[in-house]
Amino acid sequence: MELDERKTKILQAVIRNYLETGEPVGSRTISKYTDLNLSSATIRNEMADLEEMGYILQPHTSAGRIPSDKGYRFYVDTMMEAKEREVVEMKEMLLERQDKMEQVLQRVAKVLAQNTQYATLISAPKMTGNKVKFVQLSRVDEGQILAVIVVEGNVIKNNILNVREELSDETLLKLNLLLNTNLTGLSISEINLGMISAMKQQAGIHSDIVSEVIDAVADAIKAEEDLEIYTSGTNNIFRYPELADQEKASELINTFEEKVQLENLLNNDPDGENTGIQVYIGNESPVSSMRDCSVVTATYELGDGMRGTIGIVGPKRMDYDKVVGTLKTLQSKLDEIYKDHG
Amino acid sequence: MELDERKTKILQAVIRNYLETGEPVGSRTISKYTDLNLSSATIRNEMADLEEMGYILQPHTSAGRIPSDKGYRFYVDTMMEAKEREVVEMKEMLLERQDKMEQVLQRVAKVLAQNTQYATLISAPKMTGNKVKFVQLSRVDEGQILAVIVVEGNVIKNNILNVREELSDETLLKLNLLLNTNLTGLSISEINLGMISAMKQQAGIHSDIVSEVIDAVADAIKAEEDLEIYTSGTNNIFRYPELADQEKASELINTFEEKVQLENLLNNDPDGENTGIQVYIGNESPVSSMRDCSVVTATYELGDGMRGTIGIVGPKRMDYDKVVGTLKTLQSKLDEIYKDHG
DNA sequence: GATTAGCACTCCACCTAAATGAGTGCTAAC
DNA sequence: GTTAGCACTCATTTAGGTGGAGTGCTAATC
Repeated sequence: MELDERKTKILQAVIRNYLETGEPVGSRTISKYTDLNLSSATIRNEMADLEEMGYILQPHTSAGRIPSDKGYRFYVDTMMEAKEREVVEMKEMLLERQDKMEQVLQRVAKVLAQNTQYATLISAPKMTGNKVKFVQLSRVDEGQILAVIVVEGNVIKNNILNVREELSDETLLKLNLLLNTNLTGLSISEINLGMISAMKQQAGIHSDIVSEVIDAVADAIKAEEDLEIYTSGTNNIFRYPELADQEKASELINTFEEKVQLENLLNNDPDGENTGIQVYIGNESPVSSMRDCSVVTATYELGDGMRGTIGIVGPKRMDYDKVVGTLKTLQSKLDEIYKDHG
Repeated sequence: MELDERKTKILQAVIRNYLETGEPVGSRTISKYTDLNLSSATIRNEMADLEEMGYILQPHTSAGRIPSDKGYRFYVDTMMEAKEREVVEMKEMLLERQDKMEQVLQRVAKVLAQNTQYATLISAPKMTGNKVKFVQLSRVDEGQILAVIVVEGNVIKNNILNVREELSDETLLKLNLLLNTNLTGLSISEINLGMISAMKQQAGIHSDIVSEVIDAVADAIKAEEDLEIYTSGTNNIFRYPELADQEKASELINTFEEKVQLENLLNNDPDGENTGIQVYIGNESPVSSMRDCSVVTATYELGDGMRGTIGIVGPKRMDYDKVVGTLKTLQSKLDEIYKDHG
């Protein structure tokens, strides 16, 4: 069967209406509220076809139709194209300059949640590709060395190292030199075991303590930025009856709290394609607790290599247009902000 | 009317039973499951008295009784005294050494939530009373200075300062000396405007840039550690039907996510008294969304002056004994851990 | 006087039946 | 191809009915 123009229009009307009301939509409604000038009976015939083709379905006999995942997918893929949306006024909030990445991200998540009325999540940009800019060891106390590592993009890592033996000022100076010469300019992924053992060898004489320190520094650099995902607006799920029942809500909220599963969502981008915006409908999402949700994710980029992902989780009948629009705006805003004071 | 021993026993029985079942408890149940050997009729009379006195109440005529807030309060105050509880096995998890405060706290919250099946929150220890141990400025890039401040307890703060003019190595060295001499050993609260202007005066010649840097460092030190509250197990509220209905759940989850209100809970301790453990029943809590909950908080201390608060939020019929016991254990564990490698 | 058995009463929780109504599929007419 | 009409379906709502848990009161008993 062919999905002709009239069918398309009817499908569109069904989905639009369902997005608004969340209720199954019947033939009469469509007949009245479209400019097709068709009777409900005709619509019924068409709807029967659409159902057969898998775009819509009936929750039960004698109920109206609701879009199937396939229907949503069609809607998202074709009907939503290239509609540039109004620029959302989140600039001021974001532009209040904040130095800590963590706070910026948390705020973005929050603003986004308030703006869209959906649950949001955002992952901190991965710095794997980024280069070490500066390394420094300082003695802060007896037996305690502070290691500070600054990476491009001004991401700072610290670590307090406990050393058994005391290090002389001289040794410390040498170590600093050694670390900087060897590490500066390298991307974190380039710092591997071979490098480290080479450095240990160079350190030579001071062997023990030094290698201990180097190990610790290497650890600090490599230490996985454990699941830096920020979420907000989780309680928005209660706005949508289809997600708000106890079991689903509990599961979802747990997912958002645990964050582990969210990683799959955010690191799933087949990079670049489609301006980095992805839509997962229902079971398309890799997270099982979101089987009744839709998820829209967008990749953002700060300078080179620093990329993270923003996600919006809502009911399947989410306002795809608005969400995609908002995410696009946000992408460019983030870009601007970090270009201004990277 | 007097709250004699028999009434006390009956009240206790009513509360115990209700804690277990969550259902109103009737006279017959009490008559059967206590060693009082009284008929249900007698119990009924006593219960009528207890109701008149305000310790219990009926959800509706011809339902059993449930404890009132006053009843819970009585229970918590008197019946729960000095019961030392089994030591909970969270040691191993906690003892997996983690350097970042943030991670330790998040993990404590999580373990606690899993252990108790309630929602938990924990505030990072305030370091206001703590002394500056080490300050260092380093140049990481042109026009960018990294300021690292280490405070007692090895809490580290960094800040990247953007300076307009270039600082010479020499100036930087001098500044470091100046900052360290002036700031080391001072508690953060002692660093005030007067101090800062005095330092600026000392810096003298380099005036402009230097004072800019000093201001930034002062800012970094003072910068409020915005609401460092970690939460876990919020979805546990779905375990308790009396909290799980949509409106309440949504409100609660929002409170946990927003965190602002939680501060009132955690900073409410009339210090020291009662080993730092506080119980808020229903409306006793300063957070309105918790009117149907009970909250137990415990203050913990790491070394001197560093104190934070742990809280557990559950239904009014929470297992007060267990919660208080667990919190006590945790208090001492945290103490141990930070004594070992503070 | 305290305790208890008994009984009438209350009211929630649960069930069932009927009414409602939105929506469908089919058929016959246009 | 389109439409009006009608019988049919089925979730939802409403109303009535029943059972049971629990109470309060009273009168009998210890």
